[in-house]
Amino acid sequence: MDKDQQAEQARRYHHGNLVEALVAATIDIIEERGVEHVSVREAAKRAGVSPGAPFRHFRSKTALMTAVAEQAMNRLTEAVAQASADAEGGDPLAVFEAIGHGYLRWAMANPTHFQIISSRTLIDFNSSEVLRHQNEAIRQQMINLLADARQSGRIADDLDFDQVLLGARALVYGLARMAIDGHFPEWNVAGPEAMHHTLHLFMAQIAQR
Amino acid sequence: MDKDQQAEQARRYHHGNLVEALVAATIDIIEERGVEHVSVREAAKRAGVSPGAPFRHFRSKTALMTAVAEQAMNRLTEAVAQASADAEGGDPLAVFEAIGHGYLRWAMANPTHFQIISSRTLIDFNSSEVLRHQNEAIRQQMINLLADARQSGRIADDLDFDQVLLGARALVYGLARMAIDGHFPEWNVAGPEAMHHTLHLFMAQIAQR
DNA sequence: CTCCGGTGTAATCGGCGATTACATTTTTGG
DNA sequence: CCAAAAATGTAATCGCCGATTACACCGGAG
Repeated sequence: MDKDQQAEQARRYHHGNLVEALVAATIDIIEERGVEHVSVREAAKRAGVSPGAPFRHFRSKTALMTAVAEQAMNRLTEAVAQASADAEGGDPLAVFEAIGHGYLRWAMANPTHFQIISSRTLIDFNSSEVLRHQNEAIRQQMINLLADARQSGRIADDLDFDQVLLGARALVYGLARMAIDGHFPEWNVAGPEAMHHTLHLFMAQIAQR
Repeated sequence: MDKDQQAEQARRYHHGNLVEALVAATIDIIEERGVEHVSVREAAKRAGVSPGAPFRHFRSKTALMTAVAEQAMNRLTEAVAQASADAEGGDPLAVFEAIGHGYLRWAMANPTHFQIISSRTLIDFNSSEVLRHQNEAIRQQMINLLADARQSGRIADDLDFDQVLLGARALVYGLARMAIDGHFPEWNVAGPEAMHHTLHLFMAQIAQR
């Protein structure tokens, strides 16, 4: 029976999968009360474990947050890969744009994960191989796509490569952060479509005419 | 003598200008140790006052942070007005762009203030008349300038007004946040000039050709 | 079956936001 | 001019937090 299993679970001295449970609990806390209300104690309580237990698995609160960030980065990588795969066969610039749309869709669907990844103060970004490598992989993919687009003459000749890259990145990041930071109400942005239209406008301006 | 005055100051029961001192102390803390390490106690200590004293002037920590945000918003308004005044006489689109550059310059020169203003979780943005009104004033100025530009035929006809507005805003905001969030090292952004070049590129793309 | 490494508990520390009762100073009105 | 009131700061306290330590418990390798 479920009840017996639950009682059994509660009686067990060892949790069994505390690491995952703590990460999940942390996500829940952020979604319910915001990232600033995360506490290791609260996460421990939700995992049904004593306040000190988490420190067997995470050296510090920052280490726990970093684990959450790594889960987030894994999912972002997956989302970007999916968007990229869906656009396969299109020209490089179309795939490039598709990644941007995928990034935005993912950020809107997972605001908590996005928030943790984008901040470099809550977590020690550089101390994590996962975070650095996956982040760099996505960045390189964008660079390669844009380089391909330029080589095949799909980008207007008078545009500087680095500026186009930085512009596209800043636009997508700015849109996502405006949404997460709660700026959309004051800017009368109706829905997610507005973001995608704006990104498409930018890409159309970049393309060779 | 200064020493006597200082001793006199230290001996005084009433601080004299605790509100300002607390706001200044809070800014110092953020600059030294980051926004997440702000504590009312620390601010009180730096102002040379007991831990409970600040609560005579600020109902909560959030209220203190809101006061800091209002100071920041005042300065941003001033910076935008200055940038706008400097570009007076140029066509509306040039003034529009100048505001963007002014916004970026201000954010880079006052990262602490920018960070507080842009977050809507650390402060209760809507509870402050100052924050809402000044923010809306800047927004309206941008809308008006862009409307003027469109009316005088300086914007390409096939572009949607709202998308251009949102795009410009998101680009500037994204650039500022990438800088503050520490994304520039990984994107190999050399200096502040890169941001300004990228913004200028966007504006050039928008302009009627 | 018995160690022993891994895991969770209990107790503790200093710091925090916040509230309260109290002390002191400044202001003000008769 | 001076006492009462308003304003401002202090001290003590509460519950929660991150983090550390000593101890208890479990479960698998020998």
